[in-house]
Amino acid sequence: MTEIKTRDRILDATADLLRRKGYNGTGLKEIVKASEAPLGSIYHHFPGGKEELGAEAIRIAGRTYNALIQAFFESATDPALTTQAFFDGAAEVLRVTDYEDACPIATVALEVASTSEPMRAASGDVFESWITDLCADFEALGMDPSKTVDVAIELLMLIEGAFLLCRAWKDTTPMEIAGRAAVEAVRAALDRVSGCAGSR
Amino acid sequence: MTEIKTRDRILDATADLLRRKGYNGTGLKEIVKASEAPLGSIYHHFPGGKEELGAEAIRIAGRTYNALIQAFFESATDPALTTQAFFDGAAEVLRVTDYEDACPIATVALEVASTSEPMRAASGDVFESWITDLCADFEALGMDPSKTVDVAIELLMLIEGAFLLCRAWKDTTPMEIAGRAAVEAVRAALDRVSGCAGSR
DNA sequence: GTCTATAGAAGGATAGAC
DNA sequence: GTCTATCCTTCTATAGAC
Repeated sequence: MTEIKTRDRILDATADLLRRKGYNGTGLKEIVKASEAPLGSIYHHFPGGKEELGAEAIRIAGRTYNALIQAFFESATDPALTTQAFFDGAAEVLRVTDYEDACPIATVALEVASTSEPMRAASGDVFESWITDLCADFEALGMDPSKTVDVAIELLMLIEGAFLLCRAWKDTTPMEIAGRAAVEAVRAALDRVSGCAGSR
Repeated sequence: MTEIKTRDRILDATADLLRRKGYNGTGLKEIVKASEAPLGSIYHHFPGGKEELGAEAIRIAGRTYNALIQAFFESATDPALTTQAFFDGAAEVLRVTDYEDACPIATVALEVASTSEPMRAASGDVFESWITDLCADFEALGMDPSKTVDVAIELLMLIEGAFLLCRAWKDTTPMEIAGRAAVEAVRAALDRVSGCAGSR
């Protein structure tokens, strides 16, 4: 009973710290302090140590952010307008949080890509789950199923690249450029008639 | 005389380690070992310690990668073809290096964005220098000067987002999608007549 | 299952001989 | 300017009391 709560507190605190300080920048002591749990509990609930805890925290963070994405796209009516709103929202969050609150797993994903196979796999799974759900949304909105994957991936690459540049520059201009490009990509994929809107 | 060589060895080793293991994942002891320099020399040449060394190493790595970008675009004739070749090259390097060799500063940039102002500034300067030089190339290739910045930034966001997904998935599909999108963006900006190639 | 104490290694940084 | 020895902190991980 209390077990589940302690475990969840540890996971939540870890997910939050990983987003803000990355994997190598987050110590177990810090996690222990933030979650108000004893150090021993971490190794009780996550026998694999920091790596196992980190991998699971990434998946938690991934589900949380997926819920945000779905809040925009799941019940959307106008895909282009929704895409614009999503990128506008991301820019607003960056400004409000002084460019701290961006993608919850991007920093960690890059850190562990070549150093921890379980964590790389976890980050890969999270990105894949975002794409899968986005594809379902796009298809429900009338997009040709053969085009959804490419559009969803392009959208994700644009926002991740924008997060990186916006944070490095402390400026949301890249997010605005990314938003316009994403809207164009969504519009182009929705046009039933290829005609002159195509790729020339 | 020997001073310059030691300093450069330290910087080169640091740039290499930062690219592969990130900022928090790279220790000074490791840098000392890789550069075959005594620990004291680091603090002699970089009184600001790890932060000052890291900032300077980022700028070095940025110049090196800029040279690679310019090798493609500086003397290009067909911008779209060159863009395609650049993204194809990035994909090839990822495959050959088992997805280890991507952007030399992206991991560090995300790690330090909210934790070290000097290093954030260094990463921002590097990205800016890439954009500036790319804009000059695009303009020389006949692109409308009012469009170069947006296209260059979109191109950079696409490749950075692609690096992230490719590494997390160990798959170059995202880079191929990014390449197609980048080529489209370059082509669209080069079309003198707006006509039907425009934004619908 | 909770929690404390501590081991053992690695982290950044400094002092001072040469 | 080069290099070594060392300090203090923080890291992950483990042992074992409760």
